[in-house]
Amino acid sequence: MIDAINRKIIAALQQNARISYAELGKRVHLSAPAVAERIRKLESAGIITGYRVKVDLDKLGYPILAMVQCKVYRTKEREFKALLLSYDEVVECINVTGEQAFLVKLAVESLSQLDAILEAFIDLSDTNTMMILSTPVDRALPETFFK
Amino acid sequence: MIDAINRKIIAALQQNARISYAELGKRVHLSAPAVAERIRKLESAGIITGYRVKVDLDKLGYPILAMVQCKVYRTKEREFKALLLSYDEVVECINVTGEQAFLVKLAVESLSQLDAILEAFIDLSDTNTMMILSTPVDRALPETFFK
DNA sequence: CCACAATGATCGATGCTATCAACCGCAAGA
DNA sequence: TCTTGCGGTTGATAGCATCGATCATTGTGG
Repeated sequence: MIDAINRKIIAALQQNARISYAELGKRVHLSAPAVAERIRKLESAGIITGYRVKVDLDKLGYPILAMVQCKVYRTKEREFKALLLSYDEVVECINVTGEQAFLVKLAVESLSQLDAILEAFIDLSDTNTMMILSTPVDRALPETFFK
Repeated sequence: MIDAINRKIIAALQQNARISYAELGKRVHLSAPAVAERIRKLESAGIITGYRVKVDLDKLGYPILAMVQCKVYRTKEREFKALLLSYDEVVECINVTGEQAFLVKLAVESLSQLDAILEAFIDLSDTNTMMILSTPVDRALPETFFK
């Protein structure tokens, strides 16, 4: 299923997910229907899970990105998860090993907005806030996949 | 530029970036060329920065995701950045405030592969490795943007 | 060894889609 | 008021997606 051609297809879609099947076909030396069928199978196998637009958060009015490490108090875990979901500014949240820890990425308009959110978190967890300065690498897949 | 219609367009592209202009037009009550023109402008303004396919890393042979917090030794910063870029398994890297710190997300095939990478990092930084158990939230944009 | 699915490709027809040009209406400014 | 520019519509056209028919290849059972 994951042969060299599908790797190339995924690589091309990684670079531009709105590319046409015809164009993809040219790149992998296959007809458009053949590519469409391969992609349909990748989707229904759950390998391709969607297509997303990438946007500039800064230009959309969210100049501040923060990563908050939350060590949730043992008894407050359920409550914490509910709180997380209630905040629209939570852009990403990953659950990691070690002391009920979550890494929460927040996109906010201002530091005061960040502060307000952290206030709410601090009742349920020990927080450690890091401001995100830059994102030197942002891939969806390891490069080895394409080799 | 960022009016209610463009918010809807971005929201729709967020859900499925391969949707047609005609379909987008139906949703925002505009003709296909009008939508195409709006998107063209969003792209050239750098607000829309691309379209990406989303994939299941597990199904592609990378069952292990780790987040490594690296406190880079003051004199080794340049060297560390070079090392990062040399590793294909680095899927994301964010530079955060506090003691030359980086958060590095790694996608690997096995724990031994992870170990090998950490070996290399440890010469240049204090590392704190967290295994990623789940990703309860993974949005590209705060929900407030759509309200 | 030969039939015979099953798979995965191509090709051709058809309806949709993107794209371009021409045109229109409205709002801001001279 | 005139005019200029912006953002929209419409219609034509070329290209694309999609479907069915067909064909080659491969692996399997008689």
